Amino acid sequence: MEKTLQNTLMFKSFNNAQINELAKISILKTCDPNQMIFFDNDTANGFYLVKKGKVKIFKMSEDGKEQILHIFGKGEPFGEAAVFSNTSFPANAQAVVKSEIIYIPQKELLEIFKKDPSTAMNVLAVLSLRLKEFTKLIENLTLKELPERLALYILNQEKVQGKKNRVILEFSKGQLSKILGTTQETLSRTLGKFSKAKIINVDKREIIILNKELLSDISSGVENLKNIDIE
Amino acid sequence: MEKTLQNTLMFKSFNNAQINELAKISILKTCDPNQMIFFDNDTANGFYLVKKGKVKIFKMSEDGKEQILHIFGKGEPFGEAAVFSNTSFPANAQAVVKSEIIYIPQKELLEIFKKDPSTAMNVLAVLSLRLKEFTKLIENLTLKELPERLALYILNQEKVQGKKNRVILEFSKGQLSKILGTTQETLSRTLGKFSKAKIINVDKREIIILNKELLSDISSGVENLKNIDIE
DNA sequence: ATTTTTCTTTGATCTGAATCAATTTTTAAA
DNA sequence: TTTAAAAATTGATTCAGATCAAAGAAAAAT
Repeated sequence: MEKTLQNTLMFKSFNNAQINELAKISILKTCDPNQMIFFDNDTANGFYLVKKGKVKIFKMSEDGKEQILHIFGKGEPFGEAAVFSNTSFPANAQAVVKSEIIYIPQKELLEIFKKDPSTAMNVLAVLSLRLKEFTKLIENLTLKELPERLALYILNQEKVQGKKNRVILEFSKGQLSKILGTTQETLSRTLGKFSKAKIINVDKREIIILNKELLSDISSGVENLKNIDIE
Repeated sequence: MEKTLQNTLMFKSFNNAQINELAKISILKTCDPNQMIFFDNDTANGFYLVKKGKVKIFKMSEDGKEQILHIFGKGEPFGEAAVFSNTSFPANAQAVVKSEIIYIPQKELLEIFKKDPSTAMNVLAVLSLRLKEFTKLIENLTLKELPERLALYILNQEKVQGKKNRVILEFSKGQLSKILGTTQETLSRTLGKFSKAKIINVDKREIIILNKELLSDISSGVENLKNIDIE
């Protein structure tokens, strides 16, 4: 657990003594796939860190439609904003796969901050980055069409995964559709169009980029799927 | 200026000496209506506080479509996230009306925080709340339809403005449409439908709520505009 | 292996909202 | 005032993407 704590952006500046103290108040939890961690509007008495696995943060509408805000992996904190504004969780959290998470109770955490307030600056950085990501998400969802968002996603994943022209989808297409703010069917069709236009090749969860030029143009809105010959 | 600084959520815990010190490094700027304050992606060397007037934060697409993320008024800080994550501004900022803003340079601010790190906690609260608002915005834009969003907006404004069943729109309908994530035309039509259904009465910028029950049901998705007799 | 369950694709249709275009109304300026 | 400019409305049409429905493919369980 100490190692996980040390490797977070939030606590990276902690020395061994601090990490140990933090570890003492932290609680390790194991989550089955699809297990809910907290619900939208739950009172927040602490926050979490992903030690292993994947946790999705999402909003849900009355009629069951779901928008994923973020999927967090190893080392990433979630639910932290609620702790510092002393409010309830602003969304749902659910384990995507079997996961281990570290729970850090609010009360003890605030005492640590009181003792060593400079660490609050680390958290500021985390929250700022999160805010920036949300800004991007809003931009994507409201100002870009699906082919653009999908192209962006694929190109970004290629960069993150580091294999040239090759992306392995980290989630099911159903999950991905909810990240991209669309439905399974529409995502399937759009992937189909990309394939027909020989921009990518999709085989199960593997995507091979065949025409990065064009994919890139679509991602920036320069090129439009409907201008491209598909037959 | 000292008074404005003192009345912010960010610096409310500062004592007189601290406020004076802050005031010394702050720079007052006057903005004409529509004057740009910063652009998306500009390097951030400081952040701002609204002393007077209104400032909108927005994203813009290639083809000129605009999504407003927030409109800030008196006492509210903006552009602060970029300072703490040491990145560029994540969106554009523009004065809506003639405004006065206070600019606080990053370097000096960070020194203040170094001297008195507990004040960083205030900023944490501000960022957390902002994050929560964005979560709400994403939810509204992706999981709710326009009539729902509009009803929510009207009811929320009624609460904020404190006049029973009466709302004065604080922005032009063009601006409002961009807050609600739609177009002028569609907003006009939806307001028209609300009026025809005798839910509200619109006269220029004044809205009178005639049927709060129904407006409330629409805002929660319980009731749907198309189920309502309009003739 | 074979069954069951879950995920994905494909087709047909529908719909909320955007776009294009033209007025009309309101506000500001001369 | 009258005129000019900006904001808002209204109509006609288009369109991206959702929904409904069914079949097909993978993955998991027995």
